[in-house]
Amino acid sequence: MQLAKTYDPKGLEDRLYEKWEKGGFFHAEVNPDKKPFTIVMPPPNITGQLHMGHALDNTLQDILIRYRRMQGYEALWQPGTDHASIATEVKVIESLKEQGIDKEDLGREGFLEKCWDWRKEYGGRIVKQLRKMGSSADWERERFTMDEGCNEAVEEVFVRLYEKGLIYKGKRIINWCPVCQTSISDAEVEYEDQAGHFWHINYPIAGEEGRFVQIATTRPETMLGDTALAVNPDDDRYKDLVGKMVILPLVNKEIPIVADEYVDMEFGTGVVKITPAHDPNDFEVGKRHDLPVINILNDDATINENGGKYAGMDRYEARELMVKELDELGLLVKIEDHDHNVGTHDRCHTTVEPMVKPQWFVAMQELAKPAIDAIKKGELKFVPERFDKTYLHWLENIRDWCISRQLWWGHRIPAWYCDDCGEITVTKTKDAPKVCPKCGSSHIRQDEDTLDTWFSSALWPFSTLGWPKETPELKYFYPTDVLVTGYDIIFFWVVRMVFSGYEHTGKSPFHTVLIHGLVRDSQGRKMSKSLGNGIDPLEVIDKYGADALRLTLVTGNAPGNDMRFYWERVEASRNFANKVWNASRFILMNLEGVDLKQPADSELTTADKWIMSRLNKVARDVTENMDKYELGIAVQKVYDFIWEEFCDWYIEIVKPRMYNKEAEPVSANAALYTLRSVLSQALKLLHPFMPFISEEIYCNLLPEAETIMTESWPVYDEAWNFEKEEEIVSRSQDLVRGMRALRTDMDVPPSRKAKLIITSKNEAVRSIFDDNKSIYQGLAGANEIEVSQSCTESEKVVSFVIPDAVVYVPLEDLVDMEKEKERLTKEKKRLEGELKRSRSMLSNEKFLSKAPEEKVAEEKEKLAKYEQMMNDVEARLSNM
RNA sequence: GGGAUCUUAGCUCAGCUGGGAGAGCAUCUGCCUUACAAGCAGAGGGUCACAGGUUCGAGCCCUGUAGGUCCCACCA
Repeated sequence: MQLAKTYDPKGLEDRLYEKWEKGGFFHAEVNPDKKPFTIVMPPPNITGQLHMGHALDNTLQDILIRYRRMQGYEALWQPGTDHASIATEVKVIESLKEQGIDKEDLGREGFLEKCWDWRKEYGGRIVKQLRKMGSSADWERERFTMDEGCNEAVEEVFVRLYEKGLIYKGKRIINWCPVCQTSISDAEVEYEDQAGHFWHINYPIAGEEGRFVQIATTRPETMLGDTALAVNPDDDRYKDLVGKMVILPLVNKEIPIVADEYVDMEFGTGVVKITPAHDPNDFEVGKRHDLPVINILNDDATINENGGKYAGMDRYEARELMVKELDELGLLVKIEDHDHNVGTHDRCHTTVEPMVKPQWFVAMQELAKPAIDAIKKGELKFVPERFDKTYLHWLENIRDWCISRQLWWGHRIPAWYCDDCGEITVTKTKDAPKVCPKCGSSHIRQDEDTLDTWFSSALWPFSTLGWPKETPELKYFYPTDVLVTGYDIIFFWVVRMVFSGYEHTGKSPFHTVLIHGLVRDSQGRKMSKSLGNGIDPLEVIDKYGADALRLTLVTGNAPGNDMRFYWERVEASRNFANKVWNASRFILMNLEGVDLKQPADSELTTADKWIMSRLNKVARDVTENMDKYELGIAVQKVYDFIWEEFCDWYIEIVKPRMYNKEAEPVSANAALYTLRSVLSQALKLLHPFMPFISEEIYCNLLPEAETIMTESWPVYDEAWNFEKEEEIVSRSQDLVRGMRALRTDMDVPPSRKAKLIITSKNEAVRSIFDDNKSIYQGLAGANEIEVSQSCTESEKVVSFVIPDAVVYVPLEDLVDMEKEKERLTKEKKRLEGELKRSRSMLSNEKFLSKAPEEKVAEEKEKLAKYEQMMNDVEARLSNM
């Protein structure tokens, strides 16, 4: 098998993905012999294109799923897409506009047909893109929030909640988007600080010529809907005004002055104009004082017929004109600059207008309770934990959820009205009434509105598994295990899934929510279309491969934290892929034509046992971190093991055995076997993170393997710990590093071999160096090694000190005693620092008495080691 | 107004339950050594924002200060 010199993911990734998908390796089935592990994929919008947020989110999920699958779980990653009512409707309207068609021209049925066409054409785009990431989702189970099953679940939930009185229709103040022309929920309102003005306006007091009350407002046009002024009941300035009437300027209508606690005496003038139809607070005040509610706005935020001569004008146009007229009337006192928080629609950033309209709501008070208890009882856990607070705070202050939308694309509200008697019938569409069940009239019509997109997403963890039917899948895979999402989605989705889960299934839909942050650009800015600073994951995949992208997204990333994306990091990931590739190429080349046999225990060398021992511990560490969702730490362990321990040390140590196959076949076989087995195990640890390259190499390495995907995850085994071998290699590494440093300091070229005189007073250490020359001889560039108790030579010799030993290197012409002295003095200084630290700790009575025993013992060992080294250095210096 | 979070090497960030400061990139030096120059070897670089406190011991825990970021909230 010939492998290219550099790793090229192109072609290979698509080929492997196809193999996996065709092989059914992503598919999960109800399997009583296995434990299930389930993740539901946050359904991407059918309007969506893969961005870095998706890339991160799906990489994390895929890592967890692949990990559990290898551990032997029946791992289901349940995918699907979201109909995204408002986003899709806007897109379709836009595309129709280009053809000169208006939504209304088509009518409801015609328009919905266009939406389905659109979904057919573009809905699969994002799903294809997710495949490019290597996502091992069970596409055979792909769902859509508006497929038959999800529709059924939505209607079931709606009817149930209605019958329990938890869904109701009410005329209340809601957030209205004048551009999208629909109501939106509180969660969809995004507050922005905007520079605005504070207009101070005099309202004349009725019947008291020349006497005014001054109010201050940020939205003067809403005057048209004023039905009162309000002051604080304790405000002495205005006590006598309460109960009097003022004349509403421009409208010339009398409205009362009321007293209400809501008014803050300190703020503005202490007098507030009350516009119940267009301000949530005013709405409440209005209710308390029984004030009329006058809506002055049309749905597109132009002034309606209640605005008299301003009718038909845009809200801002009207504002300008009214201010001008107030000024002319001498009623405009002053205009102040004033920054205030303006609610905007998160989708189009239009300023929302609070309006009073009949809408459908979910009563949240009761539903929120179990979702709150979930955290307190430990049935639901956020990773990292700090998001508990975010979640709880939202739930504890929750208000009723406005779920009706004045859109066509979505789940139509299953409510029917009788035009004759006004009866409302709420039932599933399949049971839609033909006549009014109350009066028998046939003049009935279905509610025109659809449901908030998040209403169906809230049911996603169980609707996708068949609910409300008691399917085997639902029984087996539900509740799911982990939900992976960004912190920006907690309110929209996580909260709603949890309370829906408890309400309809009696259980939390998952036990853990793994929260990740945002992927930002290299300057820390949010990636956005308008800034044009987004990096397309597909471009990254095209240039560097999906594995490199995945590795970049998971390294150095802690749960819940934002990360910056820049190309240098992808390059580093790509370099690692290349490293793995080349190490594997080396091993595969050496395996060529070799009949590999499992070596007997006695045939394994110290180095072989060392690397296996290390692998064993790394497997343990990686697993521990995976279980804690510390994926960034887990991958770092794999990375370090493969690059440093396996490539830089083990392969280098065994190279001579590779080059000497004929003369030492047994040793070569053991080395090759170890290389192949350690690499294949390491590839398993790597697989969740870098599925493609690990698969490609694994299958080349072990031709009988069908795929690495279903191979078993490495398990820590006490029997594979070789402490003695670890010590030997560790001492050898000290020696090699010391020698390398000496070569650099003394300008000894690698080509020049040297004699090493390793001296130690410690017999055990001497025998370690004596018995294991093959481990370090080549790497130290030694042609001769002598191990003894001491070295008498002090001229023409340089030396370095390692724990328990001094190594002398006779270098004749290259010896520069001044340089040598300098080196040793530097080493002495370093040791002095260590000794000082260690001695001060050990001379501290309190440390000795209060610190745990093993810490004290550890420190004593260190001290002994440093004292030994110090003695050696000093002896060497005084000998010179 | 409430809450969360951050401040660690030139840059971007790790550092999990307190026990000798790490990585990647960048920098400097030497190497095209038969897996890899997308590489190898070596090196430099940090009073862990600041001030207190708890502790035998603090980057980590507590309090305060300064600066940054984010979320929530009905100041018209």
